[in-house]
Amino acid sequence: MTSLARVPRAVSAARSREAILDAALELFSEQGYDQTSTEEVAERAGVSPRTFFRYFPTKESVVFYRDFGLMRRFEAELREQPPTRSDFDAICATFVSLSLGFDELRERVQRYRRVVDSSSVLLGREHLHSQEHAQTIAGALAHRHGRDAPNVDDAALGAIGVLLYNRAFAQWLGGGGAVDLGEQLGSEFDRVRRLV
Amino acid sequence: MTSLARVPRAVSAARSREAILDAALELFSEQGYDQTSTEEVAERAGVSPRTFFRYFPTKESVVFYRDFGLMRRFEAELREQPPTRSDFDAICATFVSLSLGFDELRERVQRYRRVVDSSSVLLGREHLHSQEHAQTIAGALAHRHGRDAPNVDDAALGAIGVLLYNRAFAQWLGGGGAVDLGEQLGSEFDRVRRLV
DNA sequence: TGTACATCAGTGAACGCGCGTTCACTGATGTAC
DNA sequence: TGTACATCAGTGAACGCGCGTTCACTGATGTAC
Repeated sequence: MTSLARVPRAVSAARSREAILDAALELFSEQGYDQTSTEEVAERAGVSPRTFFRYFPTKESVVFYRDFGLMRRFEAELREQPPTRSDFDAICATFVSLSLGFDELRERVQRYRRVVDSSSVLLGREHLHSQEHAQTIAGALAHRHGRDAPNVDDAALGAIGVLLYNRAFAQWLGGGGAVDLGEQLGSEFDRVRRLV
Repeated sequence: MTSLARVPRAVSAARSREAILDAALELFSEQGYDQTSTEEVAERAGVSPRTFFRYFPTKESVVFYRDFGLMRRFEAELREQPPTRSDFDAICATFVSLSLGFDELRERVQRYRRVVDSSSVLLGREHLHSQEHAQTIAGALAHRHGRDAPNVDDAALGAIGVLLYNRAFAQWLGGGGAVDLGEQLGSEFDRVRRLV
């Protein structure tokens, strides 16, 4: 005669949402996003197929529900950089400080990566996100120089910044925990300095 | 009493395929890829819905059917570059010579761009293509230095090369025909040299 | 503390839509003789 | 040049699958009194 506990509605809802999120990311990363149906996810989460769509408007939205929200702090963090630094160096340093404490998230991010890489729809969405990030950087650089809109140089640096960040990130994820994200960022930016 | 002409099978087939390709790219670029059904395409092409799948295994395959095939010539063209040039400069010069005569294709490529930009599935696929291109460049660089496999520097240069090429390309497409693709490439590569 | 009603989590069933497949057929073109 | 058969472009009809929506309901939790 257990389970006489009165469970608040908000708690039930949160549990279901979490269960769906967990089940989805697990299955997506095991079998691939396209090879997994929402019905399968619901089953593993222990809810009815219909309930999936009660919490998530689309299948895709589960994947991007957790926003690591790195870029929201970009502008503020860039402002901390000494004005003597070049834009390129400042971007690098900003990324480094934004990435502090990321090591704890490695496992989760790794799963997220596998999921996104498993489907071109998701890759496409992520590509759009990357473009937004590039614009965020460009905008922050514009402010850094007292302009109100980014110019072509800012845009180019934004795009390169994102590219290098993604490369460093990938190597960090693939490195079996041996590498530090901050150092990896430094070495990617250095590499470019050396090669161009 | 016309149309008594005996039409060779191969010709009928080619006509249908072309009609579907044309109709598809037209509709996709007007309404967006996701907002256009294969049935609509078939109708505009003047064939039955079923016939679409006779010529194209998937809806997506229509979009990527015409391969402008730029990268197939990359390795050969890079070999023409004097060894005194840095890898970065050599990549730029290679792109410039690969892009000669592209101006005639502007209209067609512009439509292709609109189509791809209209859907995240397509953006995702294109992203995968870009990664292949980056690897092609990396491989070519490795050969340039007598290595049999690309190292990390090669890979980074491949990624940056593709990025800059895409940026130059976008500006060429957006420039209303006023800019030259070769010059645009030069100025993008220069910009990076200056900014890092 | 108890009663009456409102709200909301969870579900079932049925449906629309679009991609892609399968089966079976027609009629024109190709080819062997 | 003509006949007999093989091939293949084109189609119709029906289907499976998965995403997402709509309608209508149950039963537990929340709240006003």
